[in-house]
Amino acid sequence: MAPDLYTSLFEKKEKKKAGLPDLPESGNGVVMRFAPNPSGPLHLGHARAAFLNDEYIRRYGGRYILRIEDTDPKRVDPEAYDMVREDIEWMELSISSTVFQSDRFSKYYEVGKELISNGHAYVCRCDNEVFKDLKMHKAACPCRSQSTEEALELFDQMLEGAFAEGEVGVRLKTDLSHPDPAMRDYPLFRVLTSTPHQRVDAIVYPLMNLSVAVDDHLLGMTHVIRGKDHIANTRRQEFIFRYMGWKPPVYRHYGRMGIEGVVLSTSQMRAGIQSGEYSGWDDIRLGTLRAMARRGIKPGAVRNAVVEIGIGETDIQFSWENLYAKNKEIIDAGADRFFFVPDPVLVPVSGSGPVIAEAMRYPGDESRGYRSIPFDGSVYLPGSELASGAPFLRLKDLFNIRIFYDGDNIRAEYAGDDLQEARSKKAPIIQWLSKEHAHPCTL
RNA sequence: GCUGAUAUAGUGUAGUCCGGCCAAUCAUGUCGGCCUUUCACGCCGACGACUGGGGUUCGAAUCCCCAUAUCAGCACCA
Repeated sequence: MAPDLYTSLFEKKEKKKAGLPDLPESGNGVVMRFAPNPSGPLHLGHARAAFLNDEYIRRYGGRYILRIEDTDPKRVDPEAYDMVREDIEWMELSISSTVFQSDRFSKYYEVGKELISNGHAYVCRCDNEVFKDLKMHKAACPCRSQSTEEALELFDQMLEGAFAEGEVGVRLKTDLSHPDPAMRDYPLFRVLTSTPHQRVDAIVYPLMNLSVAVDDHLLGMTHVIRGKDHIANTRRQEFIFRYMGWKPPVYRHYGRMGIEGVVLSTSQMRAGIQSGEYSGWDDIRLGTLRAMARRGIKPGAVRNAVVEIGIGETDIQFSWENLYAKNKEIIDAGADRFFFVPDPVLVPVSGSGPVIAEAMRYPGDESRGYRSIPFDGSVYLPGSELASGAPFLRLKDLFNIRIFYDGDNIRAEYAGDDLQEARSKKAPIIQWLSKEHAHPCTL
């Protein structure tokens, strides 16, 4: 008998560790990135990507690169550069360095030329509709058969401005018979002259699949976490990695996230602001981080929420309920208490001169101190309490009162200071406000 | 139309890869209780889910097929 065999039967499964799942190939630290497009302020969707990456960098160590993806001048809002920076500061991300794609066009051109030189890309002058039709039928366009010399010459002409906007593009030769039409000979570069770029003087612009693949390689990304709307792009970018002989990063794609009742689309938000429907980017009906900050949400609450949501591929509709619960964990201990009287009714109280009530700022913790509430002869009481016809009440931190109902006429009279009496009579202890000390508010 | 992905309580989430220890985890929520000169926090308890249908198997949340629903891509956007 071999006792070793016996013990192996009782090996138990690895118990899972709390929080996010481990990433493969993370042993020597990771390099990850947060790559927003500066088209507006950051919103909850951005925060998910930003915090997930941040959490993994904190877990494994490494570098966190902020990459501003401003390769489409039509989608760049000059003010967004600052807004994005502010939002990132608010999130307290552990960013190691920042790069702007608009500073890196020469690198994109270099890789573009190399792809062309190796016969992996060509300059296409077909009409869009014509190309689309050919693509859907798995057919090559005439440009695809051009020689590399010809293609390089055409690319140089593009860079020199020989072509008008919309007239040409550079396409990657992928696989025209690929079952997924989205993979077939997708574009790498375009000519764009109608909208000047804020930060770079260019005629030829890289498209995201080229610029992202180049930068993910050049900046040494080990892992990329992004939304599943990029799944197709990941597969497209893998063609570039393969053609260039680069090792691709480990990819993870999480599902789409919404939060009930708010708009997360930057373009929809912008339209709403322009039409006057929203007061600005921080309108609390929007899902921007600045709007959430106005709601009193702390960045740590958003972080904890998105980490708990994790990197699942399921589309979710998150609820404010859960986010507020996370927020309460953070702010409750630091929040002083005040009295609140819903549906207030002013009731005169006879039998007591002016006194000043002392209420603890944070019940249960005397070190937080007291606040003073002067009683001046009448108090606001909650309408629901009076509607119940309660005859005897304890005004918290003040005294007991007896209530007299005479139709709509309600008055009260002082009925002693004894808390024990109130308790023995099971009198409700209620929050109150004095007339001069109250501030109207809406919840 | 083509391609791909996802489907666990009101909400979010674990378990799915490697079927049995899952009469399904945790949080949030709702309700009740305790604590407390209110509210909250904290503590205790209750409620509440494997999308549907076939199949494989002694056994299916887990594997296979079909259906349904949702999402994404098929842009000279990111």
